[in-house]
Amino acid sequence: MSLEHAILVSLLEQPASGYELARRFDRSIGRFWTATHQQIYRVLKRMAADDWIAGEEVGQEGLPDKKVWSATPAGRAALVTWLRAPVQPEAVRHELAVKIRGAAFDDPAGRAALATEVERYRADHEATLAGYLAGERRDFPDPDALDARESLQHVVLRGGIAYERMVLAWLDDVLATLRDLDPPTRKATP
Amino acid sequence: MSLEHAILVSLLEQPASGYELARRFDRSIGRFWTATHQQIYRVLKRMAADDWIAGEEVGQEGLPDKKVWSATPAGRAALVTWLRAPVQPEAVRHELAVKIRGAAFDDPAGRAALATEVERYRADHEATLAGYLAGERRDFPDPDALDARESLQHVVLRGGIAYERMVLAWLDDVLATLRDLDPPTRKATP
DNA sequence: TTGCCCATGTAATGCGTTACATGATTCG
DNA sequence: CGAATCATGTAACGCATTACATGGGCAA
Repeated sequence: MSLEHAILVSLLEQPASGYELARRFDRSIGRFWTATHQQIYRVLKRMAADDWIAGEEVGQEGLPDKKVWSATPAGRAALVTWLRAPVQPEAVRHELAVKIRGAAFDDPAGRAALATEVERYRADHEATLAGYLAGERRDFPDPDALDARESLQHVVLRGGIAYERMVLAWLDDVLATLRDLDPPTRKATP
Repeated sequence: MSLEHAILVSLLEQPASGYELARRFDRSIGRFWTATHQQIYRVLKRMAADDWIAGEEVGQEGLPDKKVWSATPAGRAALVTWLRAPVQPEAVRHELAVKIRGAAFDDPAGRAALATEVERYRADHEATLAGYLAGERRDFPDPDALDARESLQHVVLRGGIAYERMVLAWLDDVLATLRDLDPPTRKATP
């Protein structure tokens, strides 16, 4: 898997400039594949050299010109070849899990600080979930009347929603576990 | 976040050679942080130079000598500093989601091939879940009688279990969605 | 005797991250 | 007047991946 294929999917869904692609990678596509604008410009150049994409200069009023890229037939063929190759297992990187196991080697004050961080992290994921649900209501108001492309976009979005819900439930579990380790001491309990 | 911290946690839980660390990163720690032996040896060298870990040569009968590494007080201090720093948002990379959205640009035969791949991928995750559940029964037979370290290990494992269950449910959703796109044609239905 | 496990590395390449750079327009 | 948005890049660095290398012991 490489960034190229994610870009091809995005350009097939809708042609875009490098800048617009970067914004998509901050929003919708960024749900399952991240990239910065620096990476995107580098890869676009390579893809154009390989004739996977073609660009067209577009002048704009009151804004800088931009170059709008589209996937070529060769690019689409390259995407299909990749689509039919086996799915690689995911490389997992979950920093919070490392910190939680590491908390065994910190003191109660450190674990309390971690719990605070987990709460902040939880709020982020709650906001992400709210954003997904709002996007779902906006983009898929009638889930029974979707074409193929929309159905596939919707099932991927449902995956994001399921992921965020799972994360929130697990973070509650984590917070309860941290609380049980260092129960709040009560002063002057009669 | 860096590999250093994951290694520190692992060495604090139990000192190990580079080889043994690499195996842990294939098994238990690999659930939430992956690394190859090449990375590990490189990082161990750097950590030893920084005095975060100390190594002791251990001779073995019938096996090559090995160097068993332990975290030093300085290493533990470095870990605690990192534990108390803010958690970075995760960088998401989910190849399968890209392929599913890309399937809109392939034909029914390609989508059928993708469905087959999804089934294989699903079987992998089912095996992973079974492994987690077996590990849970083995390592945490009595979840009410755990010390701090074990409680934290257990809650991380529960996160892995919740993740795998979520993935399996979502993959069923994906398979149903793919089936609905290209319903199997029936010949000679009376 | 072929291949796997233990044990530790080097080297090349490429991808991702961070910092830096430019320049116009629009909004408060 | 300063900040944000649009738009496109270059450069340096470091981490991750892949391939290659070595060498003894052990089991089918």
